[in-house]
Amino acid sequence: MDQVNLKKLAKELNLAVSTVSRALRDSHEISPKTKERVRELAEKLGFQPNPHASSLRQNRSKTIAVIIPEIENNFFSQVINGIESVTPDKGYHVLIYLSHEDYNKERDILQLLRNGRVDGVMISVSNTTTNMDHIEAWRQNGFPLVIFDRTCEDVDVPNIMTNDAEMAFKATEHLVKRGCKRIAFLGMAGNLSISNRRKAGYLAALEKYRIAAPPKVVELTAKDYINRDLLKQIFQEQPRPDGIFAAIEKFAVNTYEVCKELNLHIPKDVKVISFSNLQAAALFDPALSTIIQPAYDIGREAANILFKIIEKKMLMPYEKKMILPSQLIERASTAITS
Amino acid sequence: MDQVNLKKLAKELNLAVSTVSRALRDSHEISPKTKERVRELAEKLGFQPNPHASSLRQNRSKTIAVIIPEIENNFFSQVINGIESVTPDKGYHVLIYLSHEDYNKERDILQLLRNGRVDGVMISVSNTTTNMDHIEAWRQNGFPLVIFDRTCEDVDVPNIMTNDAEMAFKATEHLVKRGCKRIAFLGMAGNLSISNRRKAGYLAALEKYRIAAPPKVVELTAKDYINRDLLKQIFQEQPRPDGIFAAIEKFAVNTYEVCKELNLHIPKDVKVISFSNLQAAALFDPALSTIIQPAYDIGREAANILFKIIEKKMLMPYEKKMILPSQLIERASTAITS
DNA sequence: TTGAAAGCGCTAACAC
DNA sequence: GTGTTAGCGCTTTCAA
Repeated sequence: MDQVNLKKLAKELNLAVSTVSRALRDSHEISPKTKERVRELAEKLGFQPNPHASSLRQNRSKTIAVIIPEIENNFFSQVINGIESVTPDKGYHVLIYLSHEDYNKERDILQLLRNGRVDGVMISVSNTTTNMDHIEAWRQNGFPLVIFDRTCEDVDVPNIMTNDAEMAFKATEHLVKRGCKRIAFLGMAGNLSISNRRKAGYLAALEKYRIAAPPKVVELTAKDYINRDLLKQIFQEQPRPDGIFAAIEKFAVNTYEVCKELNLHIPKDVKVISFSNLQAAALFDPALSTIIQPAYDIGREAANILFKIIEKKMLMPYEKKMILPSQLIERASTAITS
Repeated sequence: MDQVNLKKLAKELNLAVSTVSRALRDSHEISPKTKERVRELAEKLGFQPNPHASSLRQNRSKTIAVIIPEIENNFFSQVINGIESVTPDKGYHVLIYLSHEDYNKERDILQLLRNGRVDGVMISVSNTTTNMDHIEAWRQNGFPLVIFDRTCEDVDVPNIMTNDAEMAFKATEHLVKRGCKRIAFLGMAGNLSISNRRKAGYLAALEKYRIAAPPKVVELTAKDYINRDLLKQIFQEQPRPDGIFAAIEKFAVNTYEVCKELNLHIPKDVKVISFSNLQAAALFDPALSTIIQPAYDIGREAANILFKIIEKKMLMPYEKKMILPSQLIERASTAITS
């Protein structure tokens, strides 16, 4: 199968290649008649311009990359959906890369893309990323880049995230008001700014409400998600927590599993609230109280901002650090029991 | 920031561009010494070859496209994960496109890609796709293409799917053996082969077990997922179903919601089983019996087969129609109640 | 073992 | 309003 190209169209129409090119791009210097003829034949032959040739020539790929730690996660799926809500209209294509929570992979992917394959990158960093040099290198090269959700404050790149600290405060406060005296925080190990923000909100709430029990910050890794021994241990200590604030959906799921195993009743023995974008949280036994992040909006806004950067438009101050609020939904897992 | 290119390397090393190119591609006709020198400088300057130039020249993009109906769906996320498990090692990049269950979008995306942007396509068709002309056109052009999950039998393209009919039979049989007398099938409207296979399995089981009540096939659309009136109606008819086999996860979730609303108890009043890849199904109230599809494996195998086609290797007969078995997990939603 | 040169398909600067 | 031409950065003959 031979591709139709400009040359073929030009020959068929007895025109110069450049004329055909201009006609198809609706240049004002081409006569309506010619445009019509060109478009007709292009349509008939199903002509599609070769993207590599134009990318090479124009030094612009019409492609962006999205780098995320994992994809089997409602939050990131929804983000991609949000991104995809703007890309087709812009004539852009979306490449997906997974870092699998591995700093080295993340750095290599970013390195791999430093050659014009994409016009810009959207990234949510892995939880093993402590060093922002790879991001900084991109920024210094003037490559368009935005960070979302798992951001890093100490680098001068647009951030799109949610009000983590505030919602963590509210979640903890919610547990306090439901009578919890010993509230544990389940976060992700690593130096993620997102974990730190959520932890800070948790600690602030404990302090405000003058909770007697010392804060209990538990930082779990991907391994602890599979092997739940560490989590189990927490519930076997005395006194055991009567409230769990999970900063990560997975750990809420784990908490449910462990509680079932240990015959601890939610919400009677322990109340649970979690950051989660799981649609089905309402169907859990018991229904899980959640803080829902505006994942779709985060994706959409992050993409819009990236396009502004690509198009060299000035960013509004609020676009350099955009905070989209989450929503707390109370359900049975934090209900008061008599 | 100026990109480093072959020309710059060549100049710096006092070599011809072609020599540098060959050295970097480890050609046997370049002396070890030269290779070493070239590699050293390339490393030092962080040289990355311009992908558009090589794609243009070699007529090969090192990129594949994945076209799926939606991404906020565990099954498809897992498929992408499976695909990504093979692409980086092959040096390939992955473009994601969403058809949003819209045939026209699907056709346009496929049309858009007929220009060398990608070396191959993996597709799971939308539920509004009844016409396979767009797929057929690709095949006839000799473009590498594989279809997964939502396949179409009537087109000569490699298919990767699960044993839908068999598992639908087993799911229905499972309900029968748990005492259900009036089993309804909830499927997706449209002419999807996958729905048809699952429906066929359902009907076969009813026939085998000589169920007196007539089959009840309910075909729902995306609208019915949002507005659950149609589903509610089914439970308000007399006699109402005492067993639900949902061919789509979403409709199982809807069933739970509607049952809660109507005060119908699962599994006492109605038992429910569903195709679903939701990790959290075990935490539902009650835990949902599921048929889990090997989504990750489907993605990985489909990608492997696509690469064989791209590399013009012969396919084994079983690779032209690969069926990866699903797994039925019994949980409380189909338990016998006394 | 290395170099020179053509050319992939497109766009854009410069004629006319 | 249309044509001619150069060149994007790379790979690949062909020549030396």
